Parts: sequence; structure tokens; C-alpha cells
Amino acid sequence: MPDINITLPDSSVKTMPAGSTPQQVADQIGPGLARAVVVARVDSKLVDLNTPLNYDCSLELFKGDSTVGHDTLLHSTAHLMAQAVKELYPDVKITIGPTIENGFYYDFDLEQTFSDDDLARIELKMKDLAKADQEINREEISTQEAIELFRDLGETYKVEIIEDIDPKETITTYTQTNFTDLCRGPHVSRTGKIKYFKLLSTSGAYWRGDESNKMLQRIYGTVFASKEALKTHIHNLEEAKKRDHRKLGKELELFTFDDEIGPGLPLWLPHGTVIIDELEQLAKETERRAGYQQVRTPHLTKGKLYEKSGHLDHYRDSMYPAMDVDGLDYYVKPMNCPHHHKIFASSPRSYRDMPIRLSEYGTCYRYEKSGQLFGLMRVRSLQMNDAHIYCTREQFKDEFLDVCQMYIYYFKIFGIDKYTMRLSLHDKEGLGKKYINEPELWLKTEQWVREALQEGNIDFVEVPGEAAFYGPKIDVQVWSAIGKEFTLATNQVDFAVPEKFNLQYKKEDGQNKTPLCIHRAPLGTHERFIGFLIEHFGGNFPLWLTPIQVAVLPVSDKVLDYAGKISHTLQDANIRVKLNTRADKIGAKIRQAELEKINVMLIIGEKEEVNATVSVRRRFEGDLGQMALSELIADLTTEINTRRIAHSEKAEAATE
RNA sequence: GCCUACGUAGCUCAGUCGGUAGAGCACUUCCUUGGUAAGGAAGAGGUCACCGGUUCAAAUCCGGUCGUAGGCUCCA
Repeated sequence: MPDINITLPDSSVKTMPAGSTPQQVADQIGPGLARAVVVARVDSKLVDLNTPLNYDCSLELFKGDSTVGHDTLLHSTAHLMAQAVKELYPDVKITIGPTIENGFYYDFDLEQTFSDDDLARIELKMKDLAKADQEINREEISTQEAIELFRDLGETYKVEIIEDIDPKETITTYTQTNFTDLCRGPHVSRTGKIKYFKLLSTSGAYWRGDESNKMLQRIYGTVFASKEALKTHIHNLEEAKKRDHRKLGKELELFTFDDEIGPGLPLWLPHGTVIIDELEQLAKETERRAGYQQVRTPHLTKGKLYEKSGHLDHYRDSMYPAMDVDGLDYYVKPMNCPHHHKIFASSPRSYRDMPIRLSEYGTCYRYEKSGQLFGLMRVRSLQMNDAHIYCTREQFKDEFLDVCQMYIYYFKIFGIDKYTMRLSLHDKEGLGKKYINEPELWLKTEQWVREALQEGNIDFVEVPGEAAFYGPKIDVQVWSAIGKEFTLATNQVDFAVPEKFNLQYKKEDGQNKTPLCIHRAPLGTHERFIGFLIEHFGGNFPLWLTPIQVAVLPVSDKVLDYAGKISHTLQDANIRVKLNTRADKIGAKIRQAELEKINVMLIIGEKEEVNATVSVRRRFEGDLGQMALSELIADLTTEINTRRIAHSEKAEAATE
């Protein structure tokens, strides 16, 4: 057999007989790599380790701890799980089993449902199948052969998938012993390469994600290249749960839900209300500077208005049902837009008045389906950080960009850096159904938005089919502690509704013209934003935002009077303070304040009373020694007014 | 809305085979006046989510309703 030259990433060349496999190359390099390698790249194409190499080529070998290798491992473990399920439950029909971030799932059609015991059984079976070190072999077949193969196996879902594939394409299958799955690959070459995996949870999932289809059973799992990596991953999941806003919200007494009030209707407790107030304060300041005017509108409105706006058409199912008032349908408002349009229309407008920016922190009600509710992130009563900007076409780009820059300004204040700006566009199929049927206006406004972002040097991704029904939008996507994706803020173009409401302003030439409207909510809703902030800060709020800023802790009852005076002085200086007068020892009082995540603790004993000082202890910093109260107030006031994020100047310096 | 699991004191949780409930923390009172993450004692606190069924007897078994969780679908 002739030899071939295989070039490795370090430019070294290995000469091996033609027909050698990447695994054999790894075997030659060393036993460690031979064990750890899971997939190979030959001339920039990912291939299985047992693919024969017949020509001179370049070769990269990936271990399971690389991005590419991990993905292969995940995918192969999904197959291993399907094999185990099929052996344990012969009646099962397999469907799809893709990889996701740090995990995989596989959807099964089976009469019986999977319990935790089943999960444990499946995991044990997988261990056996992995240890058996089965060979995994790739095969190329025609569409017709594939259909026959899977039809004979009774795998009707696979047949359905193949029927949707272009018949000219070659189909590949992967077989391990008696289990064959349709798959593009690549996969690990032997099941023995799969070692450190865990099945995590089960759930229902619609076939092809369509709720009119049958509900299948999904099993989620994960796999890693090493025991440590798996352990770390599971540890991280547990740590994330500690940051969950639902848990912290309860512990820090920020908000609560009550069965007798209703699902998705939060009660804001005093501590949570402080945070809302601080946020609103920030929004009001920022918007006043940016030329917004605040308005207020009622919670109830006649149905006719929502017919006009198109909301009843598009969102009737997620509005609370109408109530009959004097024979007319009234609705609780699901958003503020039509009301603001009415304010715009309440008096004649000139081009000199434009743009007009109306803001409102109004409470809206949306009937979210029960299964959608999620702590504060998805609720039925919500207070929006809402505003509508009415502007001319010439002003549009500047206004839109200003709004985007307002997000960035806010995100800087909160230290939010993990987010994606998503330009949500229409799709042609939705025109006249999901979207207002104005093909040219869609393209035009989408281009304006794109240009505004480009001119502002703002990074974004484009996603077709995600627009609002009346125009394109920018959504800011973030992730909750447990990895759920949410839209935190939104900035939308509305080229249609102002027309429906016959909104007009008079141009210089005396002609009437319909303005464009920008809907924007940089802080989204108070509920979601605070839910997000709780997780973002892990409950360790910066001083300006934290419900209780200072805990005054007397060492003994002897100094209660002095401690009371300190507490009053702080209160007079507009600092939120809590005086602990309990008969506990100082250690217990400190512990209590730590658990409540109070940033600043003042230890007040006889020494302090004699010296007329306070001893300062800060979270994450410890004892900072004595200082005059006036000095402390000055420092804290600066920290609050500048909305400093870090808990200490030291920590702040370290991150810069 | 759909699939699955769960619901016991304010919180976190135990409660075996069906015999009407328990711990720790928190709370109240008393003792202790203690210097940087829990001093001690006593007391009080529950229609076991709700409604119905089976049973001599239900927190426990069965059905329904409500709520929560993990997903799916949806999101102006």
C-alpha cells in the first residue's frame, strides 16, 4: 500500500500507509491522546476517527475538552441514550436528538412516561453500553434506501425527516451494534470514548415544535471529557440556583406571590418597592434630560380603541377578557401605546413641536398562559418603563440611535455586559398575517434601523420573523441565572399605527404629515428588570439600589441611645438605615446583617460613644475602623449619588 | 394552554405498612450586656393547598380543582 503524508497543526508531517485512520495517527502520537481524542478535522472537514485517509492531507485531532470535541461527545451521548432507551423500551419511536449549550436531549414517542427511576435505569444501561466499547460505524445510503431502512425499523418519525431531505443528497447513518440512527455526524468511533455523563431531566416537547402535533417525551442530559468537568458543571448549575431571583426575592423579602391574589400578580414588599423607586428615579432623571415628558393614562379602555390599534386582532388571546360597562366592552390595558397616540392627537401639532416624547410608568395587564409564568420574569401585571417618540422621517435615525444609546447608558450603570442586541425583522410569509401588509415600508424602515445602528457603531445580529406586527425592532436579549433567555429591553419602529390613528403634524409648507412612532422600553418592565438585576447582582445590590443601606448595630444596651442618635442622623441625611435593638451579641447582629446583605454595618460601642465616632464594617471588606459620622455620610452620599456599582473602591479598581 | 413532578409551621425540611403531626431557623417572654458571621432557657405556632371519594380510621390511597417547578409552544 502506498504511503501518504499527513500534515499536523504544528506543521510536522507524518507518513503513514494509505487507509490509515485519524485514530491510528493519534495512537502513534501517544496513548494519552489516543484515549482522549474524539473527532478529527481533515482538510477543514470534520470526520470520524475511523475514516480512512487515502490522500495527502492536513489533520487536526480534537479532544473532548475542545469546543468541537465536546459537541461531538454530546451528540454521540444522545445516540447512546437513544440506544439505551430502545433496548429498555422496545415500543419506543425515536425522533431527534440534537446538542444544546453544555448538553443534549433526545425526543421519544412512547406511551409510558419516564419517571426518575426510569432515568436512573436508562443511565445505568448507558453505562453498560458505553463500557461494551461498541464500534460506531458511518454509512452512506440513498434517500430511498434510508426510507426503506427506517420504515422496516418502524421509525416513522425518521422516515418523515428523510422525506423532507433533498433526494439528491446522500443520507448518512450511524450504527452501533443493533442501533442505527439517521445522522450527519461526526461521532466518536467507539462508545468507550463516552465516560462522564449524566441524565438531568425529562419534559414534554411537541413534535417539530408545533403545538398542534403530538407531545413527545424529552430527556435532557450532559457529558464531559473528564469527571472534574462534569462535577464543575453540576456545581455551577447548583450555584446558579442560589442566584435565582425567586429564591433571593423570598430571602431578601423583595416580593411575594399569594394564591388568593392570583398567579403572575406579584406583591411588592417594602424592600422590593425601594428598588422600584430607585429605578424610576433613574429613569425620570435620564428621560427628563433627554427631553421626554411624563404622562399618565387610565387602566381601563373601551374595546373600540384596541380594534383601531389592531391589538385585539393580534393579541386578543393574551388580553384579559372584556368587562361590560354600560353595555360597552372595556378592557384593562395590555400596553400604553394607543393612549399615548390619543395624547398626541389631543392637540394640533407643528413640525416645530417634533419630536414629541411621551413617557409613562404605567401598569399593564397581560393574560400570559399559565405555563409561561416565571417568577418576576414573566408576570400578568407589569409596569413598563414605556415611552413613545413621535418624529419626522428626517429625525428618525437620530431618535432611534439615541434610544439605543440610552440602553447602553443604563447597562453601564448596572454593569450589564452580557447581552445581545437583536435586530428583529419581518418575513415575507408573515405579511398580511403576522405583519402589516406594507412590503416596501418594512424594507425601508428596516434599512433605517440598520443604518442607525451601524452609524452608532452598535453590534447587533439580524433575526427575520421576530418583528412586532407594526414594524421592525431592536430587542436586547439577556439570560436568567438558570439560563432562560429573555428580552430585557426593546426599541420598536411603528410605521403603521400612527396612520390608523390619523396622527398628523403640520409641515413648513402647511401640509399635514403622519409622524413615525418609536416604542421604547430600555428598562423593559420593572418586574423583569428587577428580576434580572437580582440575579445579575446575586442579591448583592450596589449601595444606591439596596433596600437597607446601613445597619446600626449597638454592642450592648448601654449604647442604645447613642446608636439611636446615629440612626436618626443617617435617616435625616436620606440614607436608608435599620437599627438593631435586639438583646443579641454583636456577632449575631453582624451575622444577621450579612444574611440580609446590608452593605454597611456600623458597630456602636462605648469606645465609639466616648470618641463620638462610628466603627464601619462593610461586606466583602470587613472592619474599616472608626471614623466621624459626618465623614461617613459624605462618603456614602457620594457613593449613592454616583450610583457606584462595586461594593468597594478596591473591588472597582480591580475590575478596571 | 400542553407533558411530567411536586404542595406538611413564617422559612428549610422529616414523617415507614392508613391509626388525625415533628426538627432546625425565625417569632414571643425571661436570663445574659457580650467588640466584628449564631450566648442560654421556656413558650407559642399547623383545617398537612382546596373539594370530593374509599375506609372503623386519610398528611398518607383514589378522583377533581388551584398553585409551584422543569420543559414545550407563545410573547405587543
